[in-house]
Formats: sequence, structure tokens, C-alpha cells
Amino acid sequence: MEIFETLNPPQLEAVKNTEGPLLVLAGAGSGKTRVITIRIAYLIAEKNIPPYNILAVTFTNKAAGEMRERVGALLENQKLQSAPLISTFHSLCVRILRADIEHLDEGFTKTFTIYDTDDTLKVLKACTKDLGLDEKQLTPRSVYAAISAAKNRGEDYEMYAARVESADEKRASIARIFRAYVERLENSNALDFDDLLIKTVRLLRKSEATREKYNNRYKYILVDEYQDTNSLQFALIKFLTEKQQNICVVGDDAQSIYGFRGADVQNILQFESHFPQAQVIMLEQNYRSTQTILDAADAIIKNNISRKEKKLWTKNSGGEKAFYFQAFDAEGEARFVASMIEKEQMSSAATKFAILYRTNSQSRQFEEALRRMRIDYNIVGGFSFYERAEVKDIIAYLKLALNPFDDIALLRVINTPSRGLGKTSLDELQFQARQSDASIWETIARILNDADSAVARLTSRARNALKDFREVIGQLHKKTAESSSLERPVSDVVVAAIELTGYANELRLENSDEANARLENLEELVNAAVEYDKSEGGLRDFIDHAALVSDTDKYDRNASVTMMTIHAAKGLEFPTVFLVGLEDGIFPHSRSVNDPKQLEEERRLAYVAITRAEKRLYLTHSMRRRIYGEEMAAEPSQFLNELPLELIEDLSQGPSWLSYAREGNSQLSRSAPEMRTPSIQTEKPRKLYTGKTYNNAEAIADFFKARGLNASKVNATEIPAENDFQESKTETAEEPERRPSSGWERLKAASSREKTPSHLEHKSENSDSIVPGVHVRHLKYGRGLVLRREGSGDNVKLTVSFPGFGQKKLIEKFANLERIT
DNA sequence: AAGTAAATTTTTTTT
DNA sequence: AAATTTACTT
Repeated sequence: MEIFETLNPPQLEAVKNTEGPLLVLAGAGSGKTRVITIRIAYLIAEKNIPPYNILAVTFTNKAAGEMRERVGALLENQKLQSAPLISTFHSLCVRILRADIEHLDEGFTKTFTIYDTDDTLKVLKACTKDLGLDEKQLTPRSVYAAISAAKNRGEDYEMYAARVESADEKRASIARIFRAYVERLENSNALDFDDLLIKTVRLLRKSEATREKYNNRYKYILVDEYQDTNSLQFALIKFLTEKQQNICVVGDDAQSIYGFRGADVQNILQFESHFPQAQVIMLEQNYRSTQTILDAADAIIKNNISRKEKKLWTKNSGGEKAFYFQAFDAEGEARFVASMIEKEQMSSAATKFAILYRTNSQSRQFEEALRRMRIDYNIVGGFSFYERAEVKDIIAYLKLALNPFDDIALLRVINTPSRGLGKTSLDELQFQARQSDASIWETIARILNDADSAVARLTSRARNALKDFREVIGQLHKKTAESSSLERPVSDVVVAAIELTGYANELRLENSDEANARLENLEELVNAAVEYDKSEGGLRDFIDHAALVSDTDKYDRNASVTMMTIHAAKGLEFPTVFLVGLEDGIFPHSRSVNDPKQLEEERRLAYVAITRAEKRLYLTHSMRRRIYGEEMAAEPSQFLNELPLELIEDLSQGPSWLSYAREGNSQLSRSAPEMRTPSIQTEKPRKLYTGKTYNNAEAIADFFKARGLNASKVNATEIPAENDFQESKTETAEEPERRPSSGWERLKAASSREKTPSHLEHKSENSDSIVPGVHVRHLKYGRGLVLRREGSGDNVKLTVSFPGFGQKKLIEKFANLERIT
């Protein structure tokens, strides 16, 4: 195959080294995907491995789809009997479980339902309520996080309870919810995302026959983005490679960005000890970016302590500097990005742009700005098609028809469209179901069959509604049965779920713009089903697909402008990248800054973002930003401070943070830290900052005024708590620190005094230093983050989030809070 | 029971 | 600021 000639020596090694365990450490832009796809093609075309013996695993459907496509293109001219399985971890597990879950003997059957995050949260909420626990403190999200973490550690609820026994009350409650949750899922024959992995691993551990089957089936296994695997995924791989060890994993520890989901970098770092015969190949030549971009990425990542030294290099020498822009507010930032895109589109229409942000909520401003300038864009993430209410409703009907024990699906649709079943009836139904430890579907049957209906206090109207409902689901069920034996196309059943249930009729009757839009979405769902009928999958696969596709899967590589989170951008590349919202608290995210481990993950995220760029990189941040509808001053991200100034070109209007940084650095090079004269006072890291320093009496008075205090009233202990004074007095004399520190706090105070609109000014005058965003210490709860401040004078109420205790509402006057940094 | 008004919460990142 | 949840009418 002439394609091999396009590979460099280590890439070629990685392709041809087909036997035994192989670790490919592939830096950003080093042609990783090419290597994997060509390797698969090589196995088939040159080594004559039957395609069905090959398994490639990815994390996202997007990656799997792309890989399928590229392998397909490489093997275009071959006549193949089968196709290699290229799948996500979760789809692979569904496939295995749909075949063999009954061997697990845990009561689950092949027709199990998959609960997505939404469904899971609903169950958790119901459990918490059921147990009479505090729903305010035990939010479904936090409980889910705890349970999911436990599951990913391999704990069931008993182990969790045992481990947590002597710990705080909250975790004891979580243990109870955990148990109730597991029971409910069992009753509903449902598995959540974690369960898909857990049950598969358990099944492989338990059943030798199953293990044997898949070991014989998949003789060559490839895993993409191996740095993102968690312990369960590792266990899965271990079982699947038990007999033969033709396992090739590809990844980059510097791009490990899913630690929050249990991913363990140790899997890739310890590969050689997990698979003792392993060979290791490093791909270090970057084909994507300019040297400047690589230098910028490297400047940031080298601040991480735990990392494997890697030296990416490129033949694409030089390149232009990274552009930098400081905006006054988020709208200004978006306007800047939009106008830069417009300008570049004028000169070369074909180029592609990505706007990358840390959180989905940042997309809005950019959407508006682009729309105003009539620039077409594509947005990945946020609301996905399958997350729309009407789509989920219809899917729920289908899920229910396939698995009547699925309480969550049932509750979703039992009164949609309205059948006259209100809260009272539904509460009664659920109560009855809990009493008899049965599913709601069974409970309905029992109530309707029981002539002596006094047990259930339901109105005759409600009973009739239930009868209708049962009838509808019954009919739908018949059709699904026909569909699974492939006598009836999937699209037929989908249409039935839309029409038979009266769902479409209700929307037609409403005849509003919104209702029509929904009807169109349902039309789209039918289209998707028609597409599906062309492939061999049945209704079941269609529904599974709907549960397992993520919003990142709708990336359109032909779009000129794509907006998405940095996470979603992993694996992609763009000629021009805008990395926006480079502000402290946004990126790195405020929930990560207190934990060095999480901060390092944020830094890797920055590394991923920057290395997406091929030719041109823009870095932007805003001086203020609205958070929860409240205008907040925002300081530049510490990551900006980690970039060498000579790599950056400032496009800001007027003086910017960067121009101050330049000034501050003009006398002393920050690349020469040894020139620093250490002394007790200056030992503490300090930051660069713009704006006023508090180095005279007037400025000090101003400072306190901004905080609503009189300088004379302030006692001695409060000043050091702020610790602004000594530092700022010596500011210009000292060498600037690489790692930014509290100087920015002063910029915030200064800039809010100078630039804050008057309504905000007023607010800050009446408050002291305990405002949203600061940290405080509480005698009992310890350190906490102030989220909200309400009221005035003696009635100031604060909402404070204390790690481990949740959110507390406190009266400032009595709470005895101390502000800390 | 259903619709409206008011109160409350929300934002990390994802299969 | 927006979306979701709860409280209050009819």
C-alpha cells in the first residue's frame, strides 16, 4: 500500500507492530488518528486478519464515526466479508449486555432500558424524597456525583456504606439513597451509564463462556484516547485481552482532561507494567501547528508538576504570534471575535474557525454577535436534538413499549398529552407501587383488574384515563414486537408513537409557532428512523443510539465557524482558533482552583485548546462578566501569565493587562528568576496587575471606601487579612512573579471603583468585604465560597457553599464569618 | 386539574 | 438572565 510511504518512521513502526501490547504516546497533532486507521487497514489488507476480529474503541460516537469513515476510505477497493467493530466503550458494553446480561443472574434481562443522566437524576430525586431526606442539601446532582464516583471505584452500596460508616451524616444519607437507587433500577430493569460498564466487567469476570466468546472474537484491539480510561474501562480491556495480547493503545497524558469522570492517567503511565511485554513508540513530530503555537502550549503545560517530559517539534517553522485581546465586557469580546472572523473571511473564504470556551453558557454572546454580523456558525453541544422535550417524550413512549417496567419513561408520558391525570392520582399510583414493591405498570394493571377498587383511591375519571393509557401502550407494544422481528420498519413504530398516543394531535390543536416547531422536530425524528431502517438495526438499536449519542456528535466539519467547549474540541483541528474567556474563575474554572490536581487538569485543558490551532491563535478575556445575572469584575487567567510575552501580539484598544505586564517586565526578565534577591518579605509569590496601587493615604482611603468601611474604623487584624498593603507598596520594586497572586484582587477593587457603573458602585459601598465570589471561614463549617448576598444592614443574608456541608444561608450579623484568601 | 404568577436556582467539563 | 420549581388561582 502506497499509503505507508506517507508515514514517518515511528508512525510506520506503530502501524506494523501488530503483535503484542503496544503503547503509542502520541503528542498533539502527531497524526494519531491516521496511525490508528492505517493500522486497521494494514491488519486487514496486508496481514489478512478477518475484519470481525478487530475491535477499535473510542470515547465518543464522533470519534468512532470518523474512524469508520477513514478506515472505509482506505479499504474502498477491498471486498470485505465483514467490518471491524469500531465502537464507543458504552456501545460496546450495550452490545455485550444485550447478548449475555442474563448470565449475570442479577435479574436484568436483554430488554433492559438505558437511563441517561436526566433519568438518573429523576430517580435519585425520587429516592431522596422517599427516604424523607433533606432534598435541599442532597441535591440529585451531588448525590449522583458521589454515587458515580463510588461505582467507578468499584464499590456497590454496601461497600460504600461500610467505608463511609463513621463519616458525616451526609454520606450516611447518600449510602441510603444509593441503596434505594440500585433497587429502583433493578425493579425497572434499567441500567445507568456507569452500570453499562460495571455490569459488563462483572459479566466478563463471572462468566467464563462470555469471556471466551469475546476473547475469540476480538483478536486485535485498539483503544483511542487511552489517557481518558477509568478503572472500569481498564478492567474491561484486561478481560478482553486475556487470551491474546494484541492490544494497541494510543494516547497522550498531556491531554488527559476527564479526571472528573474518573479517568485515571495512571492507566497510560503504567501501561508497561500492566502489560509487561509492551513496546512503546513515541510520536513527537507535530504536523498541525506552527512552532509559535507549540511554544505557547508548551509554556503553559510545563507549569504542571506531574507530567511526562515530551518534546513536540515541527517542520512548520515560525508562524505568527498569538493575538491577544482584552475586552471591556463579554459583549465586546464577542464583537471582537466576530469582526476578526469577518475580516479573515474577506481575505480567504475557505478557512475554518473555532471558538473554544470553557463552559457552554459562554456560547450565547458569541452566537448573538455572529448572528448580528450575519456570519454562519455551527454550535456543538448545549441542547442536542435528542434532548428536546418532544423527542424525549416520544422516545419515552417507545422505551415504555419495549420495557413496561421503566417507571421513569412511564411517568414522563402518562399524562403527556394530557389525559386528565393530575398530581394526586400520580402520587397515589407511585405510593401504591412503592407499597407493593412493584413497577407502576404492574400497579396500574392490578388496580384495573381488581374489581374491588377501594384499595386505590382514584376517581373514576382517573381509572378511565389509566385504561386508555394501558390500551395505547399495549398497541404500541405490539408494533414494537413486530419491529424487533423486523417485520415492521422502525419508522412505522415511531410514527405510531407520535400519532397513536395523541401526541401530534395535541400539538396540531395548539397550532402555535412553538407547537409547529415541535412537530417539525418530530418529523426529523421520523426521518432519523427512516435513515435507520436502511441499516440493519431494529427499534432497540435506534433507542439505544438515542441514549448514547452526545451533543458533541453533531460536529459538522464543513462549517466555517464552529463553537464548542474545549472538551468537545479534543481531537479536532482548525486553521484559526479563538480561545475565549481567559479569566480567573472561568478558565481555570472556579471549582478547580483550590485543588492543585484539578488545576493541573485545567492546564492540560488549556494545552488541548491551544494545540487545536494550525496557523493562528487568538486569546481573549474580558474585564467584566455577568455571572448569575450579576455583573462581576473578572481578572485575567493565570494561564495568560504563563505565556512568554514575546509570543503575544496585543490587539487591545488602549492599555491592557498585557501592556502593564510588559512594562512591569521591562526591567527584569522573568526568564531569569535567579536574579531575584530572596528576602522574607518578598518570598511570597506576587502578581502582575494593572490599575492603581494603594501606596498613598488617599488611595488607602479609596480602598476602604470601595469596601464600605472607614479607614479609621478598621482594626488592625483586618488589614493583614487583606494583605494588600505591604505588597503593593513594594510592587514596582520587586521582580514580578511568574505565578500570579493576590495583586489582581486589588485590580478588581480599583477597577470597580474607577469603571463600575453607578448602580454597582452603590452596591459595593454598602457592603464590606464579604461579597459573592470571596471565600470565608466559618467556625463550624470551615472554608466556604460566598455565592449570594441579599438584604442590607443587620439583615444581610449570605448564601455560602461549604465543601462537605453544602449550601448554607447565614445571617451575616450572627455568622461570625472571616474573609480569607 | 390545569394554568398562571411568584420564588428559587443555575453553570464545569460528558458517555 | 434564563429556566425550573413552587405556590396560588380558578
